[in-house]
Amino acid sequence: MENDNFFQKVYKVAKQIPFGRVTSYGAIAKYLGAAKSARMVGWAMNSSHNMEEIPAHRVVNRKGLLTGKQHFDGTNLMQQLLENEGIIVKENQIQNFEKVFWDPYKELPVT
DNA sequence: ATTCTGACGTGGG
DNA sequence: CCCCACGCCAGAA
Repeated sequence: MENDNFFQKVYKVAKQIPFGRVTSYGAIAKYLGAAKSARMVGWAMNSSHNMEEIPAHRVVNRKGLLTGKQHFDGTNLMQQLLENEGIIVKENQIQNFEKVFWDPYKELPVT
């Protein structure tokens, strides 16, 4: 498992995001022990479009803002997917972000 | 090799 | 909360 690339680890965590919950790039990065490399998490998501089915729409920045929605097929596809899970999104901003936020560092076992 | 950019985060004001 | 500067690291030109 330690042999997995950073990207693979990101995908692994992303897949474990519960339905109707979201997390941030930094949270994943911190869980992977690379809190300072939150940008790489986003970069991994960028590659994920061609990889396995990653719920990238459940990953937003620390403010709960859908910063990466523009990277989806449609301009509002990301919001559509989130709302489909019961998450309220307004102006690219997740409402009740604190409630739907899912912290892997807190929920997943530390490896 | 060098420079810039980017789905980010933190700290200071 | 906003704005600004810096750090971080992988990839593209």
